[in-house]
This record gives sequence, C-alpha cells and structure tokens, in this order.
Amino acid sequence: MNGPTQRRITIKEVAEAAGVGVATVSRVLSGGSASAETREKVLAAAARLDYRPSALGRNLRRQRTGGIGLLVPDITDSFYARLTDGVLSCARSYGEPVTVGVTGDDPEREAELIGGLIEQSMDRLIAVPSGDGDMWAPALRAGLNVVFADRRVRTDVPSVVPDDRAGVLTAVEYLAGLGHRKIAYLGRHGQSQRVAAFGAALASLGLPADRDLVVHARSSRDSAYAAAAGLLQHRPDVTAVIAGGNVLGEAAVLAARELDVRIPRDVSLIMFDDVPWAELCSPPLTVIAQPAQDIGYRAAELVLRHGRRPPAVTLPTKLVVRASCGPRVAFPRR
Amino acid sequence: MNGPTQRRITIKEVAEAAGVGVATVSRVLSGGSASAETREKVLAAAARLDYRPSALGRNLRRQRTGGIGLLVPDITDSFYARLTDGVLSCARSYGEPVTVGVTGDDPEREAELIGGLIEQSMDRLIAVPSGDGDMWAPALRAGLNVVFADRRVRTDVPSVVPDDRAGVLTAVEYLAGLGHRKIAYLGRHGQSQRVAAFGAALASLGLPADRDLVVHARSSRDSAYAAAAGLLQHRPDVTAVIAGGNVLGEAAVLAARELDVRIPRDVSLIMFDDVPWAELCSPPLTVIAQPAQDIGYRAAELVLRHGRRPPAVTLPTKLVVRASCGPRVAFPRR
DNA sequence: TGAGCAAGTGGATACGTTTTCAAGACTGTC
DNA sequence: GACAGTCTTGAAAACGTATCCACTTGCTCA
Repeated sequence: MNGPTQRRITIKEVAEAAGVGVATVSRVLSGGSASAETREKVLAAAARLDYRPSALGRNLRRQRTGGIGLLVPDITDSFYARLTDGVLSCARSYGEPVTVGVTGDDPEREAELIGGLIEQSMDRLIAVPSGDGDMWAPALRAGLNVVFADRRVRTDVPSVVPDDRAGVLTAVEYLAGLGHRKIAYLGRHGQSQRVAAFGAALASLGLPADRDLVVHARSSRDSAYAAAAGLLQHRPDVTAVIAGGNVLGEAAVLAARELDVRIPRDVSLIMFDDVPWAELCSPPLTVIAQPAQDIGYRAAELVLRHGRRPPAVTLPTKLVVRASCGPRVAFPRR
Repeated sequence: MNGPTQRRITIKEVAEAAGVGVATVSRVLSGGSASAETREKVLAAAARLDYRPSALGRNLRRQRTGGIGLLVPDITDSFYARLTDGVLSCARSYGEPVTVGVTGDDPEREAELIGGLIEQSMDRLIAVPSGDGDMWAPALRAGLNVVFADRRVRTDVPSVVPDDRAGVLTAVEYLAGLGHRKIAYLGRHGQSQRVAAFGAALASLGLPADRDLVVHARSSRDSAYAAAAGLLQHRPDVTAVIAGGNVLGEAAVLAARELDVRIPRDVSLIMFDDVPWAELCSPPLTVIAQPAQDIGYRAAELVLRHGRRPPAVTLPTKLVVRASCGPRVAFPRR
C-alpha cells in the first residue's frame, strides 16, 4: 500500500555528511560546546537530511526513558480527566510524552501498571494512589520519581492535593448553618483523608458522628448508584448528603429521583467537584469546586523539576452555592 | 531519602547465574525452544534474581517501541475520555502502554505530537484526526501504523467511526416528524462527514438547506457557547438544533437559558453523544448515543492486530428520546 | 622560544537486548 | 558403523546514542 518503510537516518550519516565525527554531532545537537563553524556544518547537514534523533538509542544510553507515567483511577471521571489534562498541558511545554494508565482504584492493577512502567525504564510517575502507602516501597526503591496527586498516602513522597479538610469543613458548616444535624458522607475508597476530616468537622460542630453516616462506593457508576440508593433508603433520618465526587453526586441525584426523594426539599445535596453539568442539573448542584486541572499541572511541574523541595502542595477548594441545599425539614421524612 | 537506586539486573547476570549463555536466556524468556532442563534452570535463576527485562534494550534491538500512541482533541470531553478509556482497556489486555496526546483540534499541534511519537519510534498510532488527510502522508511514509477513530479523513487508513450518516438522518427525521422545518446543525471543526450527511438528510426530506444553518465552533467551551448563543440569537426562525457533541449540547442549553429561550417550547434540541448528565439535565436531553468506548476499543484492536483487513468499521448510533424535543411552535419565536 | 593551558575534536566503548550463525550433541536409518 | 538429519546451545554482531579519554590545535604567559 504505502511504499517501503523509509529507513531511519542515524547520527552516523549526519556525521559523515557534515564531515565530522559522531561525537561532535551528538554534542552539537545536545547543546555541548563546539566551534561556530562546526556547529553550522552539523546543523546544516542534520537539516538537509531531516535527521530526527532516535529516542531509543538515547534512552538506552542514558539508562532511562524520558516522559512521565500517569496513573488515574478512572479517565472517564471528569475530575481525573481534567487532572490528566493538566498533566498533559504541562508535559507538552516540556516536550515530554505522557503514558496513561487506568487503575480502577484497584491496588493490584496499579502494581501491574507500575511494573510495566519500570519495565519501560520510565523514571517519573504521577499517581493517584489507590492502595495504602506501603505498596509504594518497591517502586521507590527502584528509583522511581513519584509524585502523588489528589491523595496523600506517604509523607516521604511529594504530593499535590486539594484542601480536603477545608473543603469538607466548609460543606459541613454550610449544611449545619441550614439546620442539618444528620449529615452523611458518600465517598469512594481511598478518601480516608476526607473521611477523617468529615469526622473532625462533625465533632467540632457538636454533631452526631455516627459511623454509619459514612458510605463507601467503588469507582464504578453502578457501585456509586447502589451506595447512594442504599443510603437514601436505609437512613431516612439523614437530611443532608455530601457526595465525595461528581460520579457520586450524579448517582445521588439519580437515586433520589428514583426513590422519589426531592432535592433539596427532602434532602440537601452538596457535591465535591464542580463539573459543567452541575449548573445544568435539576436542581443546579451546590458544589465544592476543586482545581483538578491545576492539581495535574502542579504535579507535572513537581515531577519534572526534580530538584524542587516542597513535598506537599495543597490547593484551595471553593464552595459554589446553587440550589441543591435547603433548610432542614421540620421532621425527618417518613 | 531512599537508599541508593538499586542497579537493574541484566540478562547477562541471569545467564551467569543459570550457567548458560545470554542467547539461551533470551530464548527461554521469549518462548523460544529450549530443553526442559535448561528452561527450568533459566526460569529459576530469573525468578531468584527478580529479573525484569529492559524494554529499552529490546526496543533498540527491535527498532521499534512497543505501545501505542493516542491523539485526541480534548481529553476533558466525555466522548474522547470514553474513547480513551476503550483504547486503554484493550491495550491493557495486551500489556501495551499507551501514550496520550491532546491536539486541541489544531493540526499544527497534531503534527508536533506526531513528530514526538516518531522520535520515540512508536509505530502504532490511534488518532482522531484534526486536519485533512494530506498532512498524514509523512507519518504514513515513516512507517507509522495508523488507525483513525471517530473521523475518517483518508480511505487508505483503517478507521472506526460512528455511523454519522444514520445518526444525523435519524435526528433530522425525528425532528421533521415533529414538524420542524428550519433545523440547524451546531458542530465543531472536523465534522465534515456529519455536515455532509446533514445536508443530505435535509435534502432528502425536502427541507431548506440554508448554508447558514450550519454553525461551527472550535473545541473550547467558550467557542461552543459563543457559537450556540450566536445561532440562537441571530436565527429566531430555527426551531430545532442538533448539537454535534456533548460540549456543544451543554453550550446550547446554557445559551438558551441565558437568552431565555425555552427548551423544548421555543426550540427543540437534540444532542450527539449520550452522557450521564443528559438525563439529569433540565429538561432531560434527547440524544444520539454514540459507542465512544467501543470506538476506542475497536480502534485499539485494529492497530494491535496488524494483519486485519477491514479498513473501515462503522458502529451504530442510537436515538434516545427524552424531553428536549417538542412539536414545532405554530409561529417562529419573536 | 618553550612550556603550559584551554578548547575542539573524533575514536572507542557501553547501554541491554534479540537474532543470526556455526558448531556441538544426539537420534534414527541404511 | 557411517551418515544425514534434528535439536540445543553460546559467541558475536547489531540497534543508535552519549560520554569518556586521548589527541591535536591555537593561544597565553613566563
């Protein structure tokens, strides 16, 4: 169909064409010192032959693959898609390719993907960690340059996360201000940080901190729906729900409709992560906006500018009030 | 912080430990023939040393990087996120890493990214092409194994796309059935296929095919909003709009609200691509569902199973009726 | 003028793997 | 018992690059 695959031209041919040694070509092309005359000759030859250095040879020699690995739980989730966009945006300005893997919040899959990256000698990795911190020991020992995003599971690894504590506190305070006392948190696995903050927030406001008020879902939409429906069904006493992500929020709205629970009349809903459709939803959703794109961008900066010190960046969240929260009903429904 | 980066162990050391030559180790590990005894010795040694073959060495030798490149216009767009998910899902089952790039529908950026992939000697690429087919000639000549997804800009390149023609026809017929005659298409660049189908559909139903009834936006949300608002504002005679993607649909709903145009009373809206929030929207959006994930998955299959013949896969779309379309108003608004 | 020094240069090597090739060991047949 | 054939094996040669090191050159300073 298309002609014979044209052979790649190598540094050797450039050297020959320019009448110099390969070492000189390599130096010129990677910014080493060379006389003006030589530099010009080499550059001219390289341009004439349309020489493109092979990343393969360079990587093998350097004993490391350029580029950065990115591990997210679910690329379909708007939050992680935006985070990914941030990483890609930063990486592009450095000309670094990004290899993306989806963990599904499954530590086993995550380990598998890390293994693959190590096999590729990829030495820079941005991850939304799904398991606990321990499983990262081997990866770190292997010399991987890791930055955590969205979640912080080890203190000895740089990380950039949203200010979960403040975000949760803001949400709880807002709800409490509307008179709610039984507030539930609908989260997904791996949000221990936020759950702890939730407990602390409840306690600081003197609200009941029932263990059952925290419900966990897996990362799938089905699981999110089941968790939301279960919560709404079995706990008629809760009058406000905090959804720990846009997938959870979506599930909560869906489940509420199905169960004929009105928002915000019967239960108030506040969702983590502002997404474009939050405004389109009926009712428009009050949210805690998270700088997903920034998180990704900053994480990429951290992992690329290796020398940086600050191991922990926390980015602010913001309460956006719309119409999914109302005053507590006089008596719990049913 | 972390101890000295542990040196990677090589095939040579495994060979030494097993008391065989490196060639034998290589053969055993890549499924070549060897005596049972030797195989066992090698496997044992490899396991004992926890040997992980270096993709770098292999790639250099093989003159090609494993893995596949993926170029999408906007990873933030749910459609492309799902498409990406499909690619990743298929690639994972083959153990192949995927390098993702965002083109922003900009041919220049696209060319840049392709250059990067070639530099990496990546020889398999799935792309949602943003420009016309001509700019792919160099990439193809370089031996790149390309599969197009979502759009088909060359006939000599395998592609997997949604059935745009049928989808558009279904949408137009549905709207015409409701009495609409002035139907507009709100699309983004690169949808020439669909625009053509739109024109054909209008013609086949004897509807006016005004050139101005097709409005184009860039891939950004702002541009989409501007286009939608412009359409709604300057063409009070159109009573139905087909949005060529979820970002466009979102923009249309937003613009309609801002301009106090009621959906579906004043204008009917039908959106390409079913997204989770379409049901949550007020009103719930009637959509042409597209198998985004499947498109990605099939494209990955095509690019991985290189020998496959069928160069053009077309996947069906499906009309999902919700509540954003109504009968044509007796008189155009205003 | 000679020694010393800096800058420029190219040959050679190593990075870790796969694959070719030739040689060795072994089996079966006439 | 010789020979042809098959199976197994390891040494060696790439793949394309970056870097070490030794060499040359041109210059400065004593």
